[in-house]
This record gives sequence, C-alpha cells and structure tokens, in this order.
Amino acid sequence: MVPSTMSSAQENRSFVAQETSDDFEDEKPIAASRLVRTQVLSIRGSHANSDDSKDDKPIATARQLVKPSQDSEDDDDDDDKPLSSRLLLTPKSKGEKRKRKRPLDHKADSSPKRPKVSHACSSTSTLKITEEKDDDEDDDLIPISQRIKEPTLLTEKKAMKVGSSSTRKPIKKGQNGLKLSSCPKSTNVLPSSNDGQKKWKTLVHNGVMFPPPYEPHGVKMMYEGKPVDLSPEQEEVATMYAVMKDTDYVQKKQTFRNNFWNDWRKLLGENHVIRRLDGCDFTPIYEWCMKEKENRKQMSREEKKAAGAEKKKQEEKYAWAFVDGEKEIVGRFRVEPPALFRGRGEHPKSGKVKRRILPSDVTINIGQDAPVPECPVPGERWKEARHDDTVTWLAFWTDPITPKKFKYVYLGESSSLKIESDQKKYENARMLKDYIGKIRADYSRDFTSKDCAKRQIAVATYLIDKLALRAGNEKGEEEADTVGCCTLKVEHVKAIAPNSLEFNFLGKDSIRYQNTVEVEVPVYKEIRQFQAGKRGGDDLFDKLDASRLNAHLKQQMPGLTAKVFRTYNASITLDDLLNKEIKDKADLTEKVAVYNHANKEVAIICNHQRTISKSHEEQMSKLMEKIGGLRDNLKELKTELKRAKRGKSQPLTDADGKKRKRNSTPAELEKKIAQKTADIENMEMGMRTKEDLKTVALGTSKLNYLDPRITVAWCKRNQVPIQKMFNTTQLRKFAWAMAADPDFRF
DNA sequence: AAACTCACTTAGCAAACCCCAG
DNA sequence: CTGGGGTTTGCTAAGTGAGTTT
Repeated sequence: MVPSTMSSAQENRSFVAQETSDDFEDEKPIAASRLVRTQVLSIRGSHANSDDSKDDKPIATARQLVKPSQDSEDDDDDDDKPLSSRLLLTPKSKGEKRKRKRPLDHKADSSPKRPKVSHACSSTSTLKITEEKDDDEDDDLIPISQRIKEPTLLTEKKAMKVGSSSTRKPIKKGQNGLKLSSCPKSTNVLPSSNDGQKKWKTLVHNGVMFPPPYEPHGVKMMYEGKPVDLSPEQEEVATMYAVMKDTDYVQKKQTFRNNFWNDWRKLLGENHVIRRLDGCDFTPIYEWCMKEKENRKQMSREEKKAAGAEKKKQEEKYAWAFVDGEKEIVGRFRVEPPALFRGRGEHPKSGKVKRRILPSDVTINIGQDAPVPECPVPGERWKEARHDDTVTWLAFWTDPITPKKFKYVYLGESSSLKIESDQKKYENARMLKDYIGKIRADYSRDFTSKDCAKRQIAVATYLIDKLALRAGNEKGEEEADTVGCCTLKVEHVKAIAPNSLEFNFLGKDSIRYQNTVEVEVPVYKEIRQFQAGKRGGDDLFDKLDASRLNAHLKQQMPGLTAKVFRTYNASITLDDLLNKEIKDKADLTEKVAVYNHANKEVAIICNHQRTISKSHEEQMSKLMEKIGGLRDNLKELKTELKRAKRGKSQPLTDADGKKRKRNSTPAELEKKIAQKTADIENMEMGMRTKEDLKTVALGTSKLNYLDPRITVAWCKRNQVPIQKMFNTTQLRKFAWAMAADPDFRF
C-alpha cells in the first residue's frame, strides 16, 4: 500500500482539476472527448471515494511534490528508487529507507548457475507452451510455470550481443542469402558463433493470407430519395462508409467525410448521378449489414462451431513458421483488408480509402533453402521474395495510405526472437539503475551550462526522466499533430510561479497529457527562458531533436535512449510499490488489489488511458441501486435483530424477501448481518475500483513496460498464483520469466 | 546535418468470446 | 437459455530509433 503521505498531493490534484481547457478551444471532436477524459483522470480522487488516501494517487500528480534537487547531491542510495517514491519521501521515511537496502542484487537473475545449454536445446523447451495448440488439452492443468523447464536463453546470447548494435549492415538484394545457404542446416550451433546481426539461419513459412474478394450484395443506397445503381467497386466502398454510420468518424469529423467523399467520387467517375455526399442515404446498406450480422449471430451452436473450425483450418497453414528448425507461432499473417482509414485524433488522411492489398504488393522474406510460398491468389505473384537473415519479418507491404510506411508480418509474441528482444529490453532498462545517479547529477549540473543546447538536453532529459515523456521524433505534415518531449511547443507548457509547470498537449495516439508538476527551480527558469520571445507554436527545444538527445544519452550509458527511461520508470515503480510491506494477513483479494493498485500507478505515470465505456454511467447507477437494495436489507435485518432480542415476532418474509417458516435466532441474524455488511463492502469496493479505472488502461504497461519477473517474484513471495496476474496470452509471452527468483528485484 | 528509409515496439479500440445471474 | 458485462484477442495506427543517402 502506498503510505498516506499525500494530503498535499490531493491539494495539487484539485488544482489540476480546476484547470480548464480554455486554451485549447480548437479541440476537434475526438480530441475533445479525450480532454474530458483526462480531466476526469486528473480529478480522480476529488470525487466521493471515502478512503482515497490509500488508494488514489495519480503518480504524475504525486510527483509534483518532488524536490529532485536533493537527488543529485546526496543520494546514490536513492537512485535506484522510482521517482514516485524518491520524490515523495518525507524525512522520516527517507531515513527508514536508507536502512532497507535492496537484497543483494541478483544480477540479471538469469541463472548464472545454470549449465550452458545449446541454443537449440534451450529454445525447444522454452517453446513448449507455444506449441500446445496442436495437441493441447493434455497438460492444461499443469501450471505454466512448471511446464517450463528451461526458463531463459538470455544469458548465453547476451554476451555476444553487447555492443553489437553499431555494426548492422543491411544486406542489399542480390548480394545476400548466399552466405546464408552455406550455413549448415543444423541448429545445434552455439549462438556465440553467430556474428550478432543475423536473426536466423533457416526460415520457413507459408506466406500471408488474403481476405476473400469482395462479394457485392446489390443493396441499393438512396441518393436524393432515389435508389442508385453502383458497380461492385463503388458499392464496396459505399458499404465501408455505411457501416460506420454511427461512429464519431462519420458523425463528428468533417475531415473523415471529406476524404471519403474525395476518394469515393473518383470511383464514381465524372458524371455519376451522385454529386454530393450530403444527398446520400446509406441506410439501406447499413441495415442490410446489420441484418447479416444478426443472422450470423443467430446461427446455431453447431453451425458456429463448424464455421469456427473451418476458419481455424484455413489459418492453420499460415499460423506457423520454422525458425532454425523450431516451430514458432506467426503473429498477424493476414494482410489488411480494404477499409476506410481510421486515423486517430485529427489525422489529415482520416477517411481515405485504403485500397486492397494484392500479392503483387507483398514482399516475402524466407530462408534461401526454403520454398517460396505459393501465391494464394491464382494468376498473381508476389512482388518479391528475399532472403534477408538480418531481419525478423516474414513479409511486408507498403501502406497504401502512407506509402513510406511498411506493414510487416512478424513472428508471434511468444516466439524466441520476440522473447529475446523483450528480455534485452528489460536488461537494458535495469542497467540504467547503475547509471541513473550520474545521469541525474550530470543533467542537474547542465541546467546552468553556458551552452544553450546543453541546457536543452539537460532539461529534456529531466522531463523524460521525471515525467516519463516520450522522446518526440519529428513528424510529417501528413500526420496528426501530436508531440513528445523534444517536439513540445511553447504553448504546451505553462510556467506557473514560483516553480511549477503545467503540461497540456496531445501525445501518441492523440491522447492528452495533462499534468501540473513542481520542478526544480533551474528547470523552471530554463523553460521560461526557452519560451522567451517565441510564439506559442514555436518549438520549445529549438536546439534539440530526438536523435541529438539520444546521441547524448548513448554517451551516458551504452544502449540508452529516451524510451529506456519509460521502461525503467515503470518497472522500478512497480518493483518498489510491490516491495512495500504488505499486510500480514492480507487475503488473496487484498493482495491482488495491491498489485492492481501498483499497476495503476504505473499506468498513470505512462499516461495510458482508455475511453470511458459507453455504458459506464449506466452500469454505475445499476450498481448503486443494487447496493441501495442491500442497504435496505441490512436495515431490516438490524431491526429484526432488535425485535428478536426482545423476543418479539418478525415479519413473515425475511430481509431477502424470502418466505420463512420460523423466526431467526439473534445469532443467525448476527451472522446474516455480518454477511450482508461484507457484501456491501465488497460491492462498494468493486464500484470504487471500476470508477477509478474507467479512464486508466492497465494492459499496456503490463504488456510492454513491466518486467514480468517482478510480477512473478512477487507472486512467489506472496503465494499468489501467477494466473491471477497474467492471463493465458500473457503467460505465454512471459513464460521466460516464470523461473524468476522470489528475491528478484528489478 | 538534414532528410529519408527501414525495422521494430507500443497503443487504444472494437469484435469475439466467455461466463454467470436472472 | 439469454443477455449483458467483463475479458481476451485481433487489428492496425502511431510511435521510437537505427542507419543510409543526399
């Protein structure tokens, strides 16, 4: 549990809550709805929750209290602590903490004791789980952790990977492959014999799956009251639009409608009867689609089963690949079907028609010795087949909307290749523990450097470190206008005397980041200085971009980039929160709540949001109603108890409305009352959590930022079954972490 | 050193699925 | 046995950051 040291954090929160969005009037519909959301997020805690103190502290806000200046001077000891806690330390807790050293760092946990095994061997066992698909059922009951015999392959590979990053030489068409084919088929080669950039030796797969060709339905839409004939191609696109009838895209976004109309008009041709989108009525098509959907839902159980099985069968062919002889699951192997582009936020291309991808758009990557998969569309052929062993993709095509971007087909999350890089990511982030003290000292020093570029690097690094901001690469004209740290505009930050900064900008996916933070005085001063004499739309960091920043970070620690801070911050926060004392006799539910609370804190740091579900309010009031009912019951029970004690008779129905034959004894009533009270408490707790999480997305951090070994270790220490924390997919992805030592610390 | 290319991770939403109270 | 609510899975957009080209 988080100590309740946040009375002032609450103050801050309400402060943030008061901030209006006046400055951001130009919000477009979608972004505007987000804004509401974020506000709710920031206010969270000021609403009814009674025991807020233990439950509700958006980290970002909590951090406002921080006086990081201390960090750099006096506390190497603190450096491996999450910001949240470092920053919040009261003198007392700080003293406490100093005594509580981390248990001897189980450096890289990865089983130094374990005898080295050949790559092929170890990966076989690691993959056990992923292969279940075929012949599952049999060992489903065995906890996953036990099914994994050889938990990690990192150790062996790590040695050779260090420092290899600089040497990547993309292999050009035609010149590659040859070396590859000269490799022996055997996979029983120690990875250390690898040169460090090759991702595989042999690669076999069946290519990608294409959506079926369009089948015209012939339903006529209306134009100015009259039915219209459309060619299949025209109808296909009209249908895409029709089915989106009641989305915000169609309803609220002019860009979407315009872009759609422009593209569709081209398909309609010069002198088509349809001249304007406004005159179009797509409802007949919409309704036909809805009916189809309904029909599909109405299929009998067997029919559905059969259809499902058929689908599985078709997919089976594409679902697997063999990498160095090992069977691996393939990720998304379907090419994207034609659709209307749904750009997030205020995307200038939103609504454009994304054309159908054909085999001639697709490049296949496959082992030199493997047969190039047969093109699944008769009469067509692949654009190209490559044999590039320095990359992990199996296929790609260029995105019709943004021809500079590629869409790739990769192996699945539980594949060795993905697992390996996931492990590397976390080890890299853990390394930051050893450097963070110096890094913080350095940037603190540079706040006052004479070199303006240096000061900008220092301040940016500070923000990335403290607020877990993204790097902020340069973006093109043709994309939604969002920013990260290096691309912040003057208008996104408001300096509030004496030393606070109010951030308000749209980040990745046009999710609003809104937070007011107390910062070190030099940072505050510098921000004001960077803003001086500039207009709102000017770059805050005019001497800086993400690659310069990363170049600098790279000097501070090998492998360090801006995003590593996010991983580091997320994981170390979880680790820290989970290692605070837990109530001795906490039951399973409480323990799970502790974990989820920690998870939530991380999600808030990383600003992982979600839209409030449409039915949220409704559901809440339903719950309220239920609780109200229970309360009434409780009251009745209590009066009954009084009566019973006085020996008087009770009504013929009990509090639950059931008929009864005899009066309950006081003891029975007491028991019922206790039960009811507990029920009410549980429901209230559930409601609070629900309300609390309505705008917070826990999944993203769990999947991408939190070292699974922290969770595994915590589960082991607290006798919590890992299945409580990870679902099957997650267990599969994190299988490698199941053997983590209970003492593992990030 | 800016602009561009490429590969790979991270992200939220929506459809599908699943489970259980009524 | 049904509907609705939570959970999982699928989907694809949108980032990061490397390396190359100009």
